[in-house]
Amino acid sequence: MGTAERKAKEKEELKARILGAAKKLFAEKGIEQTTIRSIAKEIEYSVGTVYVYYKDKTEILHDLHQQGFAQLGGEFRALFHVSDPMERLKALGRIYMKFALENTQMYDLMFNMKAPMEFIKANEDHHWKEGNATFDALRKTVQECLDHGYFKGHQLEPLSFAIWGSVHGMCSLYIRDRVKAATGQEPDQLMNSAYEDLMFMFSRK
Amino acid sequence: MGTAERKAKEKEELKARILGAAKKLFAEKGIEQTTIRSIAKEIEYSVGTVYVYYKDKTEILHDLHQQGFAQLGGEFRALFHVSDPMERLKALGRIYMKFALENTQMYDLMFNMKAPMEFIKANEDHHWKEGNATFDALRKTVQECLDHGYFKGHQLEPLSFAIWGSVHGMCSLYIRDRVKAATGQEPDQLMNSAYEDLMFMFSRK
DNA sequence: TTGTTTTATTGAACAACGTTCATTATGTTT
DNA sequence: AAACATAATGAACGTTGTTCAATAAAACAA
Repeated sequence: MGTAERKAKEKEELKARILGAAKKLFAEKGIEQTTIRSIAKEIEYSVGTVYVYYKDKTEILHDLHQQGFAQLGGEFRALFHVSDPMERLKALGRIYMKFALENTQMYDLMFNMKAPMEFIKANEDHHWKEGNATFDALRKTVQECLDHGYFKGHQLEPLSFAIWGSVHGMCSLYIRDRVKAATGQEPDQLMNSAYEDLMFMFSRK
Repeated sequence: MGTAERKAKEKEELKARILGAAKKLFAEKGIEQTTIRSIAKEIEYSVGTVYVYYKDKTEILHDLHQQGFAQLGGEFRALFHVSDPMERLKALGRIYMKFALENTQMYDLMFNMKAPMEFIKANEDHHWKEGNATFDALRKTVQECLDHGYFKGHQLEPLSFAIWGSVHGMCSLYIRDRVKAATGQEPDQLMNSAYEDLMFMFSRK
């Protein structure tokens, strides 16, 4: 029957509106200021309604973190037309860093905050498919680099993780306000120079 | 007069007890469970008393983060008897990582959480002396490495930051539960292998 | 010792948070 | 039109960090 379908669609729509409001507030004010009440106010519904569509806040944050991975994943996929693996690796890192610096709150949610992982632990089968897919893109590229004679003597898995960790670390220190505070340098400039330094070392045959 | 001195000492003592209780709860239960009320309960004082000695929670967390840096700084200083700079660099990284994995909550506070930096911004002159001192130990060692012909063509400042970021990134991903979730590997083992991989690349002349 | 003043401690009360759930409103079906 | 099902509500609960008038304790002065 048609009513059931329409209702299902309406429910989907409202859920999407909730998520949209959360995303907006999240990007604008950060997670601290993104309360359930503020989300409800944004879409002009009551607090209770939010809880009809989302069982708790971690589920909202998990959905949000998925959107972030959808975006980053898309940008990653677009880079697979770069055939030279080392060039692609550098490009992947650049895009990753750009994403982090331009979407600090979202990056923080994806790679630093505990909420999404807690949701996965509690509701899904401990399997972080978004993280896996993204890491796969890196791993695949690193494997091709190995095949082309780069990273001689290194093993795929730890090497890939080390590369991920390296870029993530700089982004993380940036987002969590440690860069300027510790180095005294202009952060954005330092980030770029440091990234070049890293990639230079990585790309030595 | 003697009473004033004694009183000052007693105040110091109680403040230290508050911090000690905070440290204990913090290490045991994590920051989420370390509430002002739980600290007050631990030392058998009322909530109000805590606020006589600490103006707010960020100040407690800042003092705690200082203790962490005192410990890490001490371990760093002990490594300066290693004369070979590259050996020392490797040792510094190892100790840093060991500290992170063995004191996850404290490391998180020192390098990830916002509270200590917010306190510094609001109360001190924007100068993160703990971070500066620690970064200096790294920078000094990196400079000696440069003097010994390592890292040819790199600049001290961005290079040092890149190295810090690399190790921090792996620790951070570990602490924030992304390692196993994304790689599917046994985390501790992966951390060690990845660290070796990094240091191998760093130490190439 | 007694009265006065200063200092230390208290815990009820506040605002804001995530969350719940009986109640109300709306829409659908018979 | 009545009966039923679904959706939306917002007051209320338990916790959080934080404040502050009231109380207790200690120090000082006579």
